[in-house]
Amino acid sequence: MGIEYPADLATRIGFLLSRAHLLAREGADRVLGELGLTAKGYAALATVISDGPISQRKLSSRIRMDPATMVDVIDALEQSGRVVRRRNPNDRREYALVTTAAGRALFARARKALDAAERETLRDLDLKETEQLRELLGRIARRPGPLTTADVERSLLG
Amino acid sequence: MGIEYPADLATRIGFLLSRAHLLAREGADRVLGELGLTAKGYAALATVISDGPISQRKLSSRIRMDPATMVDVIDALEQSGRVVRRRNPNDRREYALVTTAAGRALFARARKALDAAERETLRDLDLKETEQLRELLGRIARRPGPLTTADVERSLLG
DNA sequence: TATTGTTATACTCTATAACTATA
DNA sequence: TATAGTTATAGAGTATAACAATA
Repeated sequence: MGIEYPADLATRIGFLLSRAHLLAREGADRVLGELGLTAKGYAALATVISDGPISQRKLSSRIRMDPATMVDVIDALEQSGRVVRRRNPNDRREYALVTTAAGRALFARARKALDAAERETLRDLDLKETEQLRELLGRIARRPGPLTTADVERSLLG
Repeated sequence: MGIEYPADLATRIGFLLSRAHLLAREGADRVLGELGLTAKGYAALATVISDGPISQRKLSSRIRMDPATMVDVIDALEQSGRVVRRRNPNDRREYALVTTAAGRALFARARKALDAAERETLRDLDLKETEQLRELLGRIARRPGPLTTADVERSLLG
């Protein structure tokens, strides 16, 4: 039957989101770490692939990450040869971030690994329930919220 | 329609959990802060009320909080007169944490405030969908996982 | 004068391990 | 010798603000 939480917490969606997020994050960190990626690096890489060429500023805004934090994330992706910092010739203040073939190959593997980790996290849900959860969470997540992530880092649990 | 995320992230449950958790946490911090409570303090208070008298060790295990972290949480609840540290006469190493009338009164108010914040977070879901989400998250959250919260504190987003 | 990206700094939060008192 | 609780410390992660280059 698994863990029994105190009654108020066991039915409180904020608490349940915190715990579910913890479990999902644990699995994601494990498989991404084996590929030399962080969760932030994965999110940035995914976005450069789908939206690039893109500036760091736009990338930060797109996935709600602080621009100062993004610097280190892109540093790591660049130093491992997965992303290249070109300059935008039309506005030389900006970068035009693009991926490399190695970056795209790594992303393909990371995506499959994350898919598997996600299936493991959701192993008690059947396919229909998984899609229901994805749809319900998506509706919440699309609501406007704070730009950055400082507040997430303190778990609701806590 | 709200925020548009890059395709891979928009359908990735780990990412959506991170964002939904952020929004829920933002609302919870706001209303709890007005009552002089933290999320951790709320969780501890709820558990002392439902399970007390209880030792700090058991309380930590029950809600998956590090015992060293729990010290400060109980300190705050005790100094504001919401919880009392009695000694367990059968094992004087342990405390027997109990609530005060003021603690229970505050908890009742905090619970209502959290309920309202949660309704706001879930305002795009109808009642049936809310219960579906609660059930699905509960099934994930009840799975055994890490004892403590270090890994949650780094958001999946990141 | 405003904006992109960078850097340095300070802050918050956590786990770890050593310590005490009790068992 | 082991356990409950405490304390101090170090580590990870973030935002803030000042800075350089460009517009």
